[in-house]
Amino acid sequence: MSAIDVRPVVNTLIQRLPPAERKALLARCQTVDLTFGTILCEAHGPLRHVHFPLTAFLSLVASVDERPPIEMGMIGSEGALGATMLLGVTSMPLRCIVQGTGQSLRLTPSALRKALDESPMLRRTLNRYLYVLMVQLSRTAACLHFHEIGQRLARWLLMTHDRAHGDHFHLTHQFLSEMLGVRRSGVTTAASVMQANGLIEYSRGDIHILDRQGLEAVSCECYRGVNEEYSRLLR
Amino acid sequence: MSAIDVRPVVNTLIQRLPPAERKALLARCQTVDLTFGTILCEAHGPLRHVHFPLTAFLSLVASVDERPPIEMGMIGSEGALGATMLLGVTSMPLRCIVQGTGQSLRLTPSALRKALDESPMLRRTLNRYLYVLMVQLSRTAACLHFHEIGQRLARWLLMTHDRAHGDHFHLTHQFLSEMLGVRRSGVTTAASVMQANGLIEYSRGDIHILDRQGLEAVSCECYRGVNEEYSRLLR
DNA sequence: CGGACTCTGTGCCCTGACGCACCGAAACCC
DNA sequence: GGGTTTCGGTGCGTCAGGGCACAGAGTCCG
Repeated sequence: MSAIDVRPVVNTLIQRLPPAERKALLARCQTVDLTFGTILCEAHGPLRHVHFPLTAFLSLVASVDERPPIEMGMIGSEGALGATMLLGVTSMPLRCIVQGTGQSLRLTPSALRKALDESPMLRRTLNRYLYVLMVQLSRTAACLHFHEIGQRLARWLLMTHDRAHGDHFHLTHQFLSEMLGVRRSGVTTAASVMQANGLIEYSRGDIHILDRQGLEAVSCECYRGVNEEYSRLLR
Repeated sequence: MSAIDVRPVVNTLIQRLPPAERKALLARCQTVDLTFGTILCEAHGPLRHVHFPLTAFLSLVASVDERPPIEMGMIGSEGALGATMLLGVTSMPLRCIVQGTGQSLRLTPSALRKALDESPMLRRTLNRYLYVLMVQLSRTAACLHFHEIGQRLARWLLMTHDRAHGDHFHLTHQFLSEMLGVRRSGVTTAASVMQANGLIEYSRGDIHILDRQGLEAVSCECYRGVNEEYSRLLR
């Protein structure tokens, strides 16, 4: 994060609120720093805080059997963790871990409940976001089953690129392989092809995105599909 | 369906309502016959009716690329189609088709809206059911990716058995292969093993469940996992 | 009764991915 | 500066499943 980064740091969902409701919600929030790897909630476990990520972004992962957790969805400044509270449960069906270090607005479940009581637009927004989350889950399910490593890696990099702030981020092949639910060497092979084609550049965990359009071309339709559904429902 | 079938035909979600609210909801419903293969709604398309299946049951399927649709979830008399209306959208992220011919209680979206206004317990129940649907989607995603045909076929048969009324139903290997997103001959192989082990019996699309416990033993944990989450949240 | 169709069993070849393992290079840490 | 750890490149054998195709048996229908 450079000192001259003047990009406005906001959360899209909060941004949609009319000024008065936005102000009221923000009054209940505190800004916190989240660091990579922190577990924000366990699958089906209690949700201690609701988060509206700013520069941070989160990963929803599922553990089955004894395998390392596999990613089902991502939450960045376009979304929120805790939309399920609209359903009267204070939990998530998936574990949520911090995938990108950065800042986030958080508030307690009870504070969110109060905010929801006061703000119809917040209810409406989180409702729709929850629907988008369902779209993301459905789409990811099909994607995991049908698409090949290369396509899925491209999709994953694009999703991360959208939520990370900058063209550069740090993640090893090992980490990627767990997110995608494949072998580490499978990632190495797919990433080598991308590097050879000038789409990315990496070394010891430092990845640079060189050609976004190129990545979009090799990624599966799932990337575009989920994004389109998001824009359709949340402007 | 035999003439001496005295099993009470009810929908579990409706059954949970206190008598007054239940009566009010039922007054808005009409009983309809659904036949196998009917498309109740397209993915992201308008939801013409809300359904509380009785003896019928439904399948949520996703189409990606040009492939035949693959199944993401099932809705029987334990659930409802249209819980997403709580999110202010009159659509589903997935196509919904009739998987088991039978009866269903249906009402229009606007009738459901009125019913929701009047019945807190209905809101609460559908809220929770929607959460269970998210659990089902997440779990299915991981299952599709990690588990083998045999395990998944067993899971599928069990889910169908729970929702069908009786130990016998009609479905070809071809149909099963599309639901599971695999080759037809892959189903044949897996089903032959089950038949050899006395778990099922089939011939030209007629399948009999012979040994439920045996099926549970060869199925993946996903079957139990989703059911447990359902009981935890909906008694 | 005969032809058309449906359903299942089976075989063949191919490929994407797995499991495992080893090695070299870079980075990190006393 | 030397040992240890981390990271990525590569290779090998194996396997589940895909694509395709054919054939036998049952079913349906004119």
